Amino acid sequence: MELLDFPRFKVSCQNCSLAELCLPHGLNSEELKRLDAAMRRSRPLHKGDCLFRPGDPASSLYAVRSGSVKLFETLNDGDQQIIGFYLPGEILGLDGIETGVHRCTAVALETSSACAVPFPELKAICRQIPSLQEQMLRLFSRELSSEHELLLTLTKRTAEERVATFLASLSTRFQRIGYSPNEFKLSMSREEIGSYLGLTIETVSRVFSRLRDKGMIALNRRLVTIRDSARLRALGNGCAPIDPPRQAALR
Amino acid sequence: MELLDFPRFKVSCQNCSLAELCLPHGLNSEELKRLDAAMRRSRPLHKGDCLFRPGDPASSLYAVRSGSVKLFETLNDGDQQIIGFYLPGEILGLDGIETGVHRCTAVALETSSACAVPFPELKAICRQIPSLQEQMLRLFSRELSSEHELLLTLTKRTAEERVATFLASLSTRFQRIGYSPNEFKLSMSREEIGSYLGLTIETVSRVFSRLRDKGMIALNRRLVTIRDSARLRALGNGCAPIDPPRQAALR
DNA sequence: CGCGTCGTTGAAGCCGCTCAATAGATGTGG
DNA sequence: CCACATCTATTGAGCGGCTTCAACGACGCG
Repeated sequence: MELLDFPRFKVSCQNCSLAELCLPHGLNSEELKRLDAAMRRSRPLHKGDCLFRPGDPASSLYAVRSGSVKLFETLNDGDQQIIGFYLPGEILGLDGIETGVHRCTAVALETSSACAVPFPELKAICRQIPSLQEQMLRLFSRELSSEHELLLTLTKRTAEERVATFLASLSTRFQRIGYSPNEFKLSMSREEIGSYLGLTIETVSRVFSRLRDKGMIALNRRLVTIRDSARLRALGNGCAPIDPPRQAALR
Repeated sequence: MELLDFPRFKVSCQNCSLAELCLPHGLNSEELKRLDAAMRRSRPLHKGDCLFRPGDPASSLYAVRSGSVKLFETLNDGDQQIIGFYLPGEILGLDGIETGVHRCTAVALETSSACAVPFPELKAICRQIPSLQEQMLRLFSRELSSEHELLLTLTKRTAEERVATFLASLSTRFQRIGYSPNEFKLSMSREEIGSYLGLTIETVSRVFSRLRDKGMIALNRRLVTIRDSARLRALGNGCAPIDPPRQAALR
């Protein structure tokens, strides 16, 4: 694991295909330039490279540009509690703002790249560009919502439902960034999936095999092919939150 | 469950004992007045009254002023997934910003009161008062951190460890707002605790009894007395995150 | 080829769940 | 004021899903 600096490369949000999913969402070209001026791009991250680790000052917000990143806490018994996996266009670094110091570690799961915006600049720009301020709030809110979804998975769902939910989520997110929703390579190990879902590595492996035997997926090591997306999603949504009504419920 | 309006009462953050824990943290008296002008206080909430429910526009940030509030999602099978419990000085309403509509319900667990800041005003003030902007970021970040802590509880800890963690957390939070850390009344039912911790009501009850038999707590219905705080916390921290080092780890 | 890592599969055990009965607290109406 | 219903909490018995422990196979890399 190696720490990286973020020199200014000549890459801009303006020609980034992920811009609409990412921080720049909703900005006009004038505002985009302002954000771009503060943005730093990392040189390529190799597998195992750190974006940040415990004790680092929480100085920047990071956006994954390519590849994937895992976020985890290290426990006193030495092993990792995975908090989340981040794909291109997804944002991390929001935690640790409170104390100013990171508690978590963010590590590239494969060859990846990321963008960083230093908080001082980001805060200053947010004060001047309301739509960026809005987008920041949305991103925070989305992060909270996805953690609520994970809570639900951990408290109410069985091992099979958890893994199904996990695969369905990956499928949706790959599709959003233009990859195939039905065939993708997992960049994380069974152990990392298990940590994330509150299961042991053996259970994850067994459940994968069971989903394969039921014809929902095909497996070749880390390559996953979704054969029956509908059934997979139905399995994961055994206990889903109800959709909020259009208006406040009447009584 | 009944919805409430938030008329302007003559109560201000300036003479609120919770100000330092709450949104106004770090503001000078000039800035405080500005925030106060936007702030609305609710008339007393009775047990079961809603701050918001699914489908309501996510229009305000809420701060609990007295009493306690539970936040939950409603599942398609009808029961609730508790997301969190909020005590005086704690903030809720951050979720739902992304879509503009609440997915969760916030309900008073006992006679309570709350303050509300409409988002449009809040955003405008944040642009003008950097220290309020900072505090908003800190609150968001704190919310994320506490959810990470909950993830850890759900994935790695046993029933006994979960309940111990829960009681220790309540103890700390009661102390922070000037209540006794060693004797408090639970405003939530065993079922609500179970939902929050991913356990059944029977398991929660059994664990309470076991902690009592071990001499760590005393129980009288919902009145909890902590008899051995150190042992209780040690039990909960069986697998805690390591404290981040002062500086970045060297390699 | 040998070694280490990662993933799969099997067997046994345990923790928490399910089902069930009971008691205590609270509220209601006669 | 008491009988009764209802809700919450406690406790027991049995079961099942996931974990633990263990062995083995499949790659990848030196």
